[in-house]
This record gives sequence, structure tokens and C-alpha cells, in this order.
Amino acid sequence: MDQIKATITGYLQKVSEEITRNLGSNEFDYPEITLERPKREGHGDFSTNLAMQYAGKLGKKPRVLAQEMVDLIPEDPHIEKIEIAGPGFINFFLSSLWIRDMIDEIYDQGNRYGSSDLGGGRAVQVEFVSANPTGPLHVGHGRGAAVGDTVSNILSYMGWKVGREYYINDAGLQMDILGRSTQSRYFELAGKAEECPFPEDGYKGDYIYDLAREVIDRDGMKYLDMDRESSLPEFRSYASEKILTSIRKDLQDFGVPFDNWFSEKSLYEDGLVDQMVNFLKEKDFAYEQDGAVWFRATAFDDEKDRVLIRNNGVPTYFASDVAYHKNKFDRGFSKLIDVWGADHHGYIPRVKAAISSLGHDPEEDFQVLLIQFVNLLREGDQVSMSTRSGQFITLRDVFEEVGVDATRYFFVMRRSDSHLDFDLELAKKESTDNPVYYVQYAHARMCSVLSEAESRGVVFPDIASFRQDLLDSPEEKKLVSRLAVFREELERSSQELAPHILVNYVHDLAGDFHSFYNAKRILGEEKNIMETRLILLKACKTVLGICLDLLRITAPERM
RNA sequence: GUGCCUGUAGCUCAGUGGAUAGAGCGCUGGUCUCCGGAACCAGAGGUCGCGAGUUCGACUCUCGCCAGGCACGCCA
Repeated sequence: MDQIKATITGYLQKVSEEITRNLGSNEFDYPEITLERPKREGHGDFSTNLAMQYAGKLGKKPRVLAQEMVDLIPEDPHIEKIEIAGPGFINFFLSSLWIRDMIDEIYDQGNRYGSSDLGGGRAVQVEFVSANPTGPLHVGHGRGAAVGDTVSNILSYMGWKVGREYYINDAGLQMDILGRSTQSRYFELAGKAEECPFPEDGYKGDYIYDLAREVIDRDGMKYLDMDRESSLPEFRSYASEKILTSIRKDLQDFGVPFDNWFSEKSLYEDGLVDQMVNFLKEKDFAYEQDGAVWFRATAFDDEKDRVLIRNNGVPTYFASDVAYHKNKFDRGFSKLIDVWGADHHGYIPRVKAAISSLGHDPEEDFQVLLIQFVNLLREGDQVSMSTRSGQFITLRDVFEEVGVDATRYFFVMRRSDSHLDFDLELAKKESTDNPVYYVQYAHARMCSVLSEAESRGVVFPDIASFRQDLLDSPEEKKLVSRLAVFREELERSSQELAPHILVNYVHDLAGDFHSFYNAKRILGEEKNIMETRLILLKACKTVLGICLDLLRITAPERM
């Protein structure tokens, strides 16, 4: 399919040169030759709008010009016929030779089919989740985790060298508040609440009590008599380490691996923040004013300059973030992808500005994936979520209730920058309305036919038995052409960093298979037909399996 | 007030500047002597928020409105 596409493009290139040479015109811009895949069946396998592009410029009627073009295209066994249609489209109808080529390729490459060298082995870093270790991961983090993980898988399949990283925001004020919250609960459990009031903006979740209890179990009541400021670091580090451990566990159980956990604190300890500030100062991208150090963001399209070091000498979050991104590039990544909650979108211009100042291209070398909020529903009713009160449903709650497969599927089912309705009851349903099962069922069904064939003593046919001319029903044609677009959908998914494209594809593939299955029998048919359909089925199973594997959703053999 | 995102079927959402705008759910009606009915088929359902513009051609690009969301810190 790819080859014949290139061939046709080549023909059109020559046609284009010929047409313009005859007219002696070489003054205008040559339109790009695009071959697209028509949506409607009657419009062939490929279609080009070339005649329409040229018509206006040459002062000819599109359909007349189209005919002239068609006359210039040589005979080719892969092309069955060429038609002119509509306002001037040239439609190519392929002979079925390409189907055989595709099936061959799927068999040869197996579970690597569709992989490519698009990334050229370049190193890309995907930084995602990166939640403060101040509480359990919630549903929004889960969506970021699923999207980041899936994007990483896809990029890796497309020839990128992917580094998955979690940035631990373990420096700054939030850690203090966490420590104070735990400390206060400690005093409260000891019956001395009044001696250590709960911070106004403290973390109110029940898990803080658990942490405080654990401190009591470990260290007893010794902090009651200590100066509160000097015992604070104990609470702070105990709480954050404990929470980070549980975050790691959550992600592990959710099937999301990381190559590296990067501590914000380490940036300070290693002097990278200072180095970065000096670097910017030397380049005159940073300056002092009002006792603070500012980044000259306005020199790079941001609306205002940004503070790096406050006038009290404490660096801002932004400062460590700039140092962090500098460090990422210094580690050899040629491209950075940050996965953020959509509420951080206003932060993008200043980070892009920073990246420019560091000498990188903020459009090419850096990309932000914004993850919109998840609207959690139960039977259509919104599940109330309030972080402030500490009453919220955690990621773990969700995947333990509805299962990892369904949770992951739902999280990547929609464009990541649009709101997501996640109905817990729907995700649990083992029925037709649940898209996860729909896709998994297709896989189980394929396996079932193959094992049934085996138990009936059918020897799985050699690929040589494949007869593409026997696949003539609408259902079979549709299924075959769905297989044919796998590569381009995968490429699009990787280029747009959009897992939902792959999800839509796998859903369509499952649907086409179900239609085929219901319309045509496989086992018990005449030998040629049975063998051809078995080979087709196995090719479908391979592609479906690849999709599920990229989504890290189990491909059950029976369910 | 400024900036970003989103407005597509009753609901949730897809949609590469192309031809008659799609899917799932829901609704109505059908399909199992047969490889798994967690399936399939058919039908009804649309001023693609509104209005201009660019183009041979606009759901798609540009501008202006309208509506919703988010962000506008020496917070993270």
C-alpha cells in the first residue's frame, strides 16, 4: 500500500511537470501533490485534487484538465482503473495485489508491524504526573499518567528513544505545609490539639491522620516536648517519603513505569539553580531589580518578566523549573514533552521563553500536553470532589473498582485537552455500551476461532494459500482497508501525541471485525475460502494485539 | 479587562481544506438449526454556536460577536 502510494505520487509528479511545461508556465507555485484516502467507497482507494489545484491557475475547467492528466498516467498492474469524479477529483482504484503485500508484511513483522523509524533514534523525554508528594494521586493525575504512558509507548514504537520521568516537587512551601499538617494531627492524636493548631491551608485528608499515627508508632510522643520548628523536618520528611512511596505503588499497580524519578530538591543541592541563574545573568537574560532577580521573559514573547529569586533570597518554583528544563537538555534529550494539567496553560509562555533563552527552539524541541479535568460520574450523576475538604476519590479507588484496563481505556479515549466524562458504572458494565469490552471481546473472539479451528483439526494454512480475490464481500473489503490504514493512523497518533487516535482506530477495527464475523463464516467453509479468511483473521489479531499492547490493555484470549 | 481552550445528533464525543459530516450510548424495529449474542443489521435523529471573509471548495483557515471553562502571583 505504501509502495503503490509512492508510485502514484511519482506519476502525478511527472504529470504535473508535463502539464506545466506544455503551457510554458513556470511562474506560479506548484501545488503540493496530495493523495488522500476517500471516505466513500465509490471514490476509489486514493484520490487527488491536483486538477482542481491547477485549474484556476491555468484557466482550464478542472474536469477537462483532470482528463488530460489521466491520459498521461502510464499503465500499471497495481492500478485497476482511474476515474474522474465530482468537481474534478482523480480517483484511483487499485487492483487487489496490494492486499497480498500487506498480509505478507503483517506476517513477516508480527508484533512489530507498523513500527517505524520516524523518530530516528532521537532522545525524547516525556515528563508526566509529577504530582506533589502531598497526598494520594487523584483521578486527574491518573489521566495524565495514562496519556503520558501511552504517548511514550507510541513514540517508542515509532523509533524514538523515550525517557519517562516523574518530577518530584519536593522543595518549597507545600512540603512545609504537609509537615505542619502532619505535626498538628500528631498533637491532636495526643490530645494536645491546642498546642499545635492546624494550618489554615493545611491538608485535611484522613491520610494525614494515618501518617501522624505512624509517627507515633515509630517515635512515640517524643515530639510533644520538642520545639515545634525543630521537629518539623521529621514530620515533613516522614510524610513526604511515605506519600511518595504510595504514589510509586499506585503508578506501578496502574501499570505505568518510569525510567527516572527526578527530585526538585536535588536541583538545589547540586547547585543547578544557581548555575542557571548565573548562566542567564551572563547572557543578560536575567537582571536584578527591587531586590529580586528577574528573568527577561519579555525578550521571548512572554507578557511580563518573571521573578527567579525573590527579594527574600528564596528562589521561585519557576527558577527550579528553568534549571530543570536546562538539565533535561543537558542530559542529551533533543525533545521535551511535558504533560500538565490544563489549569497550568498560562504557564506555557514563560517556560517557552525560558527554553528560548537556553538556546533551544520552543516550538520544535518542546511540547506541552494539556490534560483536561476528569468529570467523575456514577450513573450519570456527578461524584462530588473537593480537594479542600480532603474528600476525593483517588486514582487507586477508581482502578480498584473498575479495573486497570477500563480505567486506562477511558482516560485515553478522548482528546486529552477536552473534558472527560468518566462514568464509573459504565466502565464496570460488561455489556455493549462499554467500549473496553467491545474491543477486548473482538480479540477473544479471534482467539476462540483459532482454537476452535485447531480442535477441529484444521491445519493453519500457509500464507501461500491466501487468495485476495476471494475477499469480495463489503465486510471483508472494509476490514482489509481498515488494516491498510493502521500505519498512517499510528503515525498520526505519534505525530500529534494523541493516543485517542489509536483508541478510535482499535475500536473501528474491532467493529469491522465483528461485522465480518457476523456476516461470514470461517470454519466449515470451502477450503480456499476458509484458509483465506483464517489468514485475514490472524492478521487482524496481530494488529489488534499491537494496539492493545501500545495502550497497555490486556488482550484476553477468552473472557 | 487581557490571554488560552472548548461550542458538531437527545447525551458523550470523532472528524487530514474536499465529494452525501461520522461513531458509541439512548430510542424504534429486526438477526442465533451455524466458529462465543459482551455480537450484528436496519431506521429515526444535524441551520457543525452566530455573522462576515479567504478559496474552485470551509466543521476545518482568518476576523468579529455570543456562550461555557481555565489562567492571569516575588503560589506550586
